[in-house]
Amino acid sequence: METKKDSTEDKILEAAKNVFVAKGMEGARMQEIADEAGINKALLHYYFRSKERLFEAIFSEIFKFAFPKLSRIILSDAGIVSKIEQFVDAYIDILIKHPFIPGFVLKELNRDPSGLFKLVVKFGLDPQPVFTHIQAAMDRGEIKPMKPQHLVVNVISMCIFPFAARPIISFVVFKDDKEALETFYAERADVIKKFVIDAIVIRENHIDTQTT
Amino acid sequence: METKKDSTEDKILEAAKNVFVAKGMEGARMQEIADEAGINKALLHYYFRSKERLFEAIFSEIFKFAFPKLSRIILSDAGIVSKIEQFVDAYIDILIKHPFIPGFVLKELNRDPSGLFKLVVKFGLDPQPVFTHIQAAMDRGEIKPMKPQHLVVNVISMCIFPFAARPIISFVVFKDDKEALETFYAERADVIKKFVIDAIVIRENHIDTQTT
DNA sequence: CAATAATTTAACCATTCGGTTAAATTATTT
DNA sequence: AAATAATTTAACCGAATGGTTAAATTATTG
Repeated sequence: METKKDSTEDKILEAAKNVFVAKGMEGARMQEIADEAGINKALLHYYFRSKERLFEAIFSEIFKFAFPKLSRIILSDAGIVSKIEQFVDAYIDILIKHPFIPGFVLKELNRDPSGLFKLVVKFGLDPQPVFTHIQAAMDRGEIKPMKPQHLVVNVISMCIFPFAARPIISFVVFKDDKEALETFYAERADVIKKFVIDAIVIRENHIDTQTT
Repeated sequence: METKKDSTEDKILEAAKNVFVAKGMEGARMQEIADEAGINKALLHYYFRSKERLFEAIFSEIFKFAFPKLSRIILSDAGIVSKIEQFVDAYIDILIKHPFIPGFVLKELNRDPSGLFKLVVKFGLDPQPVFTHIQAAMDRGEIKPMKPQHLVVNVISMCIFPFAARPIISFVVFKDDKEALETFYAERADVIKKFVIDAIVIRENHIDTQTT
């Protein structure tokens, strides 16, 4: 029974994902992908004509995999606080399951952003509705005033960065104590949610006068 | 009068820094470094025997450049809130002046962390005093309880990530509007400081005017 | 001036890597 | 069984790249 999981094409895609994510487009070797897939280089090119095609397939797949779940949350009609909570939960959940994605994406982003841009356009990703939604909540006095762009960047930063910087965090902060590191990541969602809410929610008995 | 700035060695180091930071260790080409320095490849190897040696020199220089300023702040005896404010100000200031460093460091971190680890050890970087200091402030009831590691990672995430993800932020959030992007980065320090303080400071029930 | 160091030129080597090709072999399908 | 598709083997090509070398040239210095 190897209808899907063990088909050669899927073995290649799986192997390519591992190698690309671990080494990036430039660092990945076609020979290594072939080895990891348990086939040879000729067959690799027999299925995917070039490295670039294979890479695009993987890159797009990774993006496609994470995007819809987050998009649904972002575009829902939940309140802003609830929406942020759902977003953080879903995002961290994805990242814990695929902790190498941030490093991979950032690497490729700084190498050649055009691929990511194409995907962004292709998926019609547009943050404007989010900004508008946040602004409306601010206008209603639910959360403190700040440029929505900063709020969004803050949340995303706290979600992604710890995974992108995983090796150095592991080494410097946790002295390579794996268990402590895993615990840390498992706590991230709750920590970020509380942190953000404490930072932005306006509490009733307190009139806050801030100057920007 | 070209005592320092125009010496061949410095021209090479300057060129190498530009190329390495822009393309990373693997993407950088010795020929390109030589071209950028206005010399030829033979002379490049005449000064720095190998690519690896040149890279280590640059990598170490970049680290050395940012570390002392931040270290002084971290190890000072200022209060925790003031310390965070100073740290964010200094960090963002460095990053605005050298916006490509985060992308470069993360790239190399995910390619081969050993170089960074060596530097961390060499500089004696140890976050334990910071954690202890934060914990003490929590015990005194100045800031809300949370694992110091999370607080530190939150602050650093919000500082670094926007620079590491600069291309995608520019494209998605600001539609490549350079002016808006620069404004955004110029606002980061104040935004982060306020965000963090609002998130962690325990306020006496109402009378409170925070100043920066 | 003479000796030494800095720099250029240009060819070259070894290796790596993406990609191709041709032929043979094995598995699948009709 | 015949035809077709999948897979292997193994050699090869061309380009890029890090690095070397030798010889000549120019600048610096003692």
